[in-house]
Amino acid sequence: MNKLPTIKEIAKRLDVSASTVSRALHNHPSIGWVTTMRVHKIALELNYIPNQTAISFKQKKTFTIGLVLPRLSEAFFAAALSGIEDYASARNYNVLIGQSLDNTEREQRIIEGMKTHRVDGMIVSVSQDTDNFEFLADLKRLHIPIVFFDRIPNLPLINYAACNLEPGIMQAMVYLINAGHSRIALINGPSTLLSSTQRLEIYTNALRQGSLEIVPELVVCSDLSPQSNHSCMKILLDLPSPPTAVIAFNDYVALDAIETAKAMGLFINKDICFVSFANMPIWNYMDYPPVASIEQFPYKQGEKATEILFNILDMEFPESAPPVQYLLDSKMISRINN
Amino acid sequence: MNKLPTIKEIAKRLDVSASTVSRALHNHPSIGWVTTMRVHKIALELNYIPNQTAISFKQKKTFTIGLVLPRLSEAFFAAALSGIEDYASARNYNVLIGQSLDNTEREQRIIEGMKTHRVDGMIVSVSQDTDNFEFLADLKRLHIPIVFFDRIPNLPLINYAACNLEPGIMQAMVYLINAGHSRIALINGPSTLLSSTQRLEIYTNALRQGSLEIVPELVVCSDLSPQSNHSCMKILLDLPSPPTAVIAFNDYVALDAIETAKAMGLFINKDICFVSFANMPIWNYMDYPPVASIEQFPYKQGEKATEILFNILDMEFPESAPPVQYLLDSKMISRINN
DNA sequence: AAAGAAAACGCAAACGGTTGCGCAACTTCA
DNA sequence: TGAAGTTGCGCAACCGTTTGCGTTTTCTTT
Repeated sequence: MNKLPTIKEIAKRLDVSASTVSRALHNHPSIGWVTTMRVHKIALELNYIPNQTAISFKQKKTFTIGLVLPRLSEAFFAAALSGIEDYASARNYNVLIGQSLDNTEREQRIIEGMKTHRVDGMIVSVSQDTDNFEFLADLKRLHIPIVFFDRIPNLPLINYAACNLEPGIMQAMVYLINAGHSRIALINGPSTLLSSTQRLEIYTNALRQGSLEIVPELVVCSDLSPQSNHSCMKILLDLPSPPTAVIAFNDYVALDAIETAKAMGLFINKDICFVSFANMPIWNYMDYPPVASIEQFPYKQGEKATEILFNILDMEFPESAPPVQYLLDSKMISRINN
Repeated sequence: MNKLPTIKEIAKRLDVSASTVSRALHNHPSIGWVTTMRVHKIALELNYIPNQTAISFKQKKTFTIGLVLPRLSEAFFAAALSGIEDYASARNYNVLIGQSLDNTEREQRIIEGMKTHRVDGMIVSVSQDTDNFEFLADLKRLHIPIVFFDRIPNLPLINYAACNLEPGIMQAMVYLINAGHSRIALINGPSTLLSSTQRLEIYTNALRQGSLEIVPELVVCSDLSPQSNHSCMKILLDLPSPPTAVIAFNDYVALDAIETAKAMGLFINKDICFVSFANMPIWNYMDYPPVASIEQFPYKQGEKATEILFNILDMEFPESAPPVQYLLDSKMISRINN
């Protein structure tokens, strides 16, 4: 069995030292032009493939970033991963991936693995009920910078790229109010999620600004399962005076809610209309889409998070830099063309 | 700056040798019970985090598998990744990911990177027009086993997990023929894809078995862009006698085709009906879904591909094993409940 | 009590590549 | 011609962990 060619092997064949070969392969100026050429030539001939494990070991740098997110089956996260992978690969970095499935223990295990793997940096969208952030201390010890994205923990001094929901929600509320809606419901997510409390707060502010009454019954919380989504919608429709518009936590909630409404004999965009988040592409093909969707630019969020991470990796003294917190403005996308 | 604790550090503190610590940490039987305990104790105290780069380097094993696929924005591949990641993480393996975006050069670069990274194995769904498989030779030299999945190249002696389209398509064709359709069209994908020729072949066979005329005009090829999808459908509908049923290459093609049909005033599932592939979950929410979708079980395909890969990794002499070729039967999922 | 076996641990090399430093050979300039 | 500078390359240590083998100590057995 012929062994893989190493730098030493090349060195032996050319009767030079390993260090010369190493430098030649990197086109180091201290190596003569002729030698450099000769090295490159037989490296090609032998089909030399550098051993990254050796390099990573020596350099204490793996050229790998770790990505942890809840699940890839959600189009939102798949799009974010896309942005992250694009950016990273343009910088010749690899992406190590793990999905937490919104399971804290699983998340811990994944992060643990990435620590021992010595990734150069991490991008994390935390799982729903993560409240233990001790791993941050370890990451600091290992000098592994971390950037949160989308699902960001409520902590100071962290780097993150997230979406500012305010513009989108405000635009949507104004849009609905201008269209004459006065009973606007909110199907919110679990209160453990920061984004849930944000949605509620902005929703309430919008009502206030629109001089509309704040009706507690019009706000319900789903655990985001289809069953829960359906029952939330049913609760709303069973109210003495049901809403004429509904803001859904995300597209999947909206889908279920719309289904429920249709099943109860309502006409979408006539008796009742919907606004949802995430703006998945597929809406374009649907017959009864929400009147508006609040775009959160997952691809861009992912890209931005990666950019922040690489900026940190490029710094000389990353520890002493202030945290970078990037907020991307959400935007309401209206589907009613006029 | 306090250095990270290493095995040597632990050894020093306990006044034993590094080898003892290493063995103790792995609960090697040749180390006494007391020493083993002491080592574990202070490893915990110092919060020792093993350096995987050193381990990988020494053991020539990275506990990482490389995954290359066209794009994650397609639900199909995201689901497959999900299955792969689940399986791999259960075996304490990491997944390194790269999307080729159906770009051959990009694909080559990604594979190149994974080679230098010395992944333990690879799972690949090749990009559309990959016809250069020289990288297989390199992988053999590096002893990196590779399992193809879904998009498999037309080569002998390769491992793969794919979907057998025949059962699904046959069921769909029988279904359509029994429903009285005699002009069944096929919007196929690029002829470079193996799965395109497969679809065509099975489609033709089904027509023959159903004693239906094979009309060349009823088969068109899309490059899978929305524009191409639309124009394909338009060509079909502009025929002197247009089809009453259409088999679409995949769900995205079906979406576009349905849109075109609606735009041209046809009533879906009445004037014309559709069958498509991949069976994306969202169909359940649509008002005019295809009458049937051919499920290809991406999650399961991914899982199976990973299982095959790990079986190879577990073998003592992987080189001498025959290739494993797994075909998962597709299945028609009817959406007309009766 | 001596010899053999077993248990517990240390030594040192090895994995492949990088890099600071040193050294020779050659060039340049006074 | 000799000193100083430049160019091109080699030496050797090092990164953290694993592992074959040797050594020491302790336990058995007769």
